[in-house]
Amino acid sequence: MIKVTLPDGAVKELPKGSSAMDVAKSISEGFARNVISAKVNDKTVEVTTPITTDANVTLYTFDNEEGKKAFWHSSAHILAQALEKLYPGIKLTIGPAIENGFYYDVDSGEQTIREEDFKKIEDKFLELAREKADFSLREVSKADALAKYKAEGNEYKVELIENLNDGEITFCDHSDFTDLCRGGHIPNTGIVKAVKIMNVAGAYWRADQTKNQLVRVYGISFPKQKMLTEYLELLELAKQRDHRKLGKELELFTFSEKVGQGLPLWLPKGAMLRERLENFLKKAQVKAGYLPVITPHIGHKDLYVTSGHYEKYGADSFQSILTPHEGEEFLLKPMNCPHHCEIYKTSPKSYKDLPVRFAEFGTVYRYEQSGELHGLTRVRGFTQDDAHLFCRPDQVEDEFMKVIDLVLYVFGALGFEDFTAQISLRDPDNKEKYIGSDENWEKAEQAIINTANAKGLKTVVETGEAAFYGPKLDFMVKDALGRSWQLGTIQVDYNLPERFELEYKGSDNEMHRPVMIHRAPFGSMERFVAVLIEHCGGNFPLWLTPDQVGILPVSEKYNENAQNILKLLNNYDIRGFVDERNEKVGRKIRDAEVSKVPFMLIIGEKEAETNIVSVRKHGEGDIGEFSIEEFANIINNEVKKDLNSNNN
RNA sequence: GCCGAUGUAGCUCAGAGGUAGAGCACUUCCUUGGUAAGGAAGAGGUCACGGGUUCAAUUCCCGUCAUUGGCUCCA
Repeated sequence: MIKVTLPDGAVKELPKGSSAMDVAKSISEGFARNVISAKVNDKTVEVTTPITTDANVTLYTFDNEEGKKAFWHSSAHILAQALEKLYPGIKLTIGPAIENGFYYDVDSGEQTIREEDFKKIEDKFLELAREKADFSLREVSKADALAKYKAEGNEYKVELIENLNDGEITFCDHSDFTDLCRGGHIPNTGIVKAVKIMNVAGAYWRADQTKNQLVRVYGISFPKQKMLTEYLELLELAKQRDHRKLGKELELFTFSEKVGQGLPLWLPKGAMLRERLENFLKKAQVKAGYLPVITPHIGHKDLYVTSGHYEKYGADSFQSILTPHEGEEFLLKPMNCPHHCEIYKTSPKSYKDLPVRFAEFGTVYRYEQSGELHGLTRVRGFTQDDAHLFCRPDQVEDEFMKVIDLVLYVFGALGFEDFTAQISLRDPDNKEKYIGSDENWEKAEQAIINTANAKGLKTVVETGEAAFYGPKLDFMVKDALGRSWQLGTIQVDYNLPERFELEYKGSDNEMHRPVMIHRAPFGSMERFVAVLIEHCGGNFPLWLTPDQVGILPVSEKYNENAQNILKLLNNYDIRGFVDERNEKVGRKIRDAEVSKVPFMLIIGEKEAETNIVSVRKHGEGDIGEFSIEEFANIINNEVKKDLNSNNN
């Protein structure tokens, strides 16, 4: 007999060699039917693997992340089997579970897999799933494993196996299908009841651009058809929040082929919204001791040679702008920091002057690969809410803390609660990608880790994600479709001060080198607005929204009254519009609702005679009658609340 | 940049080897109305652009540009 300890502390005694499934059955038959995956002593196993010693056992159903992982990973095997049958001769590579579903990468040779084939693949998949074939794992020797795939001519699997050791190589069988796999499967294929092939895309072998491009087939599967339907409905809803769709509908921004790809055009409503965001941050920055500076959109090439940007990105940037006669080379500004360094140098600095904080909404231009451009989130011309803090080494941590506070204030005011603070460090195996001394890098990395921890941020560490001149703390937020974007960023930099020979005179009367902190709470105004649109689904906070109130006269007779009311509201700093069209109120209400106007005032005979307005709230309907002053207070109180709720 | 898909009216989309359609928006007229679409008429398109095949191409083929799902990249 063996003792099995469950996560809740309960201990079960079972015969030696019982499996995780036996443990589940000992709890209840009904529960066992839903168990699809298990861990024994924290190691993922098959639910049928015999347990030979006392152990901690955790059982998973599709409701657990671990269960989903096993379910989707197993689904990838079925997908591979289906693809092998439909496209004979393809070479299988890898097929992991991902956040939503799974994919399988294949080398399809001359054959192409197209969207029109998805139905065919799904049908074959379900046909195979219905066989209810058991998954089983068996260990094979390295020699045997290599022999199988060499015989098949599958160089990808051979490469994978060559990196494994004898004793850790297992094959997974189900039905007539065998795949190299380390395990963690559901009991049998029949548990998968619904599948959807989501898309097909190219993907490089081992994520390496210089290697072969494979065909990646994405899918998602569920134990119930209804769950798939619900998932697809949820996806449809998410698409309604897409900033590209809402940006067009709400007339915030557009693009023009004639202007060029990746170069956004802000329409009046979008531009005003963005200005409000900028003013909001400018105000906070004045309080925090920042000094505004303004720099031009181009700079001499030598500036970027000095900063190191030219060497690193010069070849993949917009190319030089030349003066017509002298042939002098200028570059479109890809970064604001070199300009700010030059501003620092205009006057000698004493240790008493530091920190100096230069802030600028600086527009920069970067050549992004055409395949990378995406709505407002990835563009070629964008504005950073950039600032550079020049401080003494002993001030770095304190300044860094204050910047984190500012970022949190900005995020809080806009309702971003769900973000991850990503600490991006240098890749120690690829030091040639970075500039600066080991000592400075270590200092900078330590400063970031210390301050992030001190602030209690939810962090992840990414090695190799640092900028070439220094490590970063990036604030990552997901868009409507679950893609992660970097918004705010804070970077510690010991390198540019050296390259630009920045100095200050210390209390010891010697010259010292300041440390730079680069920071941008929004990151890029374009990307921030994009993610904000998706975050609120186009229903902006009242202080930001393009029109706070739509005034809807019941008939054209009251247009003038409506205009007068608008003027009165304008005096309270409230913005809006009068819908003067020759339409019925019902129609005006509908259009205002669709365009997400937060408040509507219905103006008819009654309102024209009194000083009362009839108020409707977006998404809620009629909320009653108020005097104009009362209504103005409702709006202004809400605005105040939004802006001060996180002010500390 | 690479792999796949897409490009038809301002917007959302149908269509077919024989010269282009709907709804909404727009213009004009009627209607002057009380909480999510009042009625009528009209105007609007080099079917992304450039080649090729064909008696004939918006439709088929090739290229370019743009958009898009991924991959790679991201100061």
